[in-house]
Amino acid sequence: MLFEVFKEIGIIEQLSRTQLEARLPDGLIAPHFAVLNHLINRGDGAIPINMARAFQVPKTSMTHTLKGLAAKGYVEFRENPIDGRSKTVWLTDKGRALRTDVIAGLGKGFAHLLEHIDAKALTGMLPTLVRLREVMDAARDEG
Amino acid sequence: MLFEVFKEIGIIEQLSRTQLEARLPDGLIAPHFAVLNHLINRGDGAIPINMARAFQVPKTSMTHTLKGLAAKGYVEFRENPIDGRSKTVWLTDKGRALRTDVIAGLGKGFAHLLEHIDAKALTGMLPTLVRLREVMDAARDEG
DNA sequence: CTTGATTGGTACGATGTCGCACTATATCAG
DNA sequence: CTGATATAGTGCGACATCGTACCAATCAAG
Repeated sequence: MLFEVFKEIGIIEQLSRTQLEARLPDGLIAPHFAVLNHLINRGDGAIPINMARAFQVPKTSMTHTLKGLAAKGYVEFRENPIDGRSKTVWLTDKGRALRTDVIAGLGKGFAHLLEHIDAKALTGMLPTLVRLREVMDAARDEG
Repeated sequence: MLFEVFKEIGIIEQLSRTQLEARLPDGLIAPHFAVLNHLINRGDGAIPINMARAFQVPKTSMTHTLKGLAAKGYVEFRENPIDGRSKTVWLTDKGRALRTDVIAGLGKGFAHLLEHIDAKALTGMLPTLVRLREVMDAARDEG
């Protein structure tokens, strides 16, 4: 039963990722969008290693993702005046515009979903999902 | 709000995949386990292209996954007496044993979860998750 | 200050995902 | 039966993920 929950979550993740990536330009994929979104939510000037930790990916993966975004002009690097080892990451106007457009596009997809599912049932899951994520996150540290 | 639901689902998928893969031997990863599980649930002798469709992955990816499982002795191929273009895939005893062991190991992880979350809240999400998956699946075909 | 340990970042290699192109077999139209 | 089309599978190349090793900057102990 619990097993089924994770199975469904895995499938939904795959489907939603596919939907998202269909709306992204060029060679951008989900992690690129996640970074743009993170920079909007948490503010510009983030440090790569902190984003790697937030996303729980290796720092090498974050380097690669940021390199892709920078090469296409969606973010830019500036030096970190506090710590010479690290950079800071800043959205460009192009990056902001893309994120806005994609969010708007996803809204249409959501509207379609809500024609077929009760919105309250969906958002009603949110507290349990958050709780589940928190517990799993804690268990990860414990071992 | 809906956006948050997908975000949490994405994180939970990542955490659960990491948990699963920590229990897999050798170079096996989540898709390998998914195949073993599928063969138990749906029965031996499946045809690769059908599994690719079931998992909604390209057939090249399924070829690669099956090659890995076969190389390590968890599945074996036999010819398809009905259709000379395709193979059939069969679990070995080793494959069955691995799947059993991993399921048992995951049970322990679930037990830990249930100490911190209400089981009813978790399984209560299942119908909505299934519905959500079905609607997204249908939307995929429509466009 | 000096020196050893720590930390942020990246190059590189191994492996995974997947689109394209190709082969072999099957199916369908006539 | 024959030729055109469709389908199952795989080799290959492009790109993603991530562990290891390494460099440069920082920090900590004395």
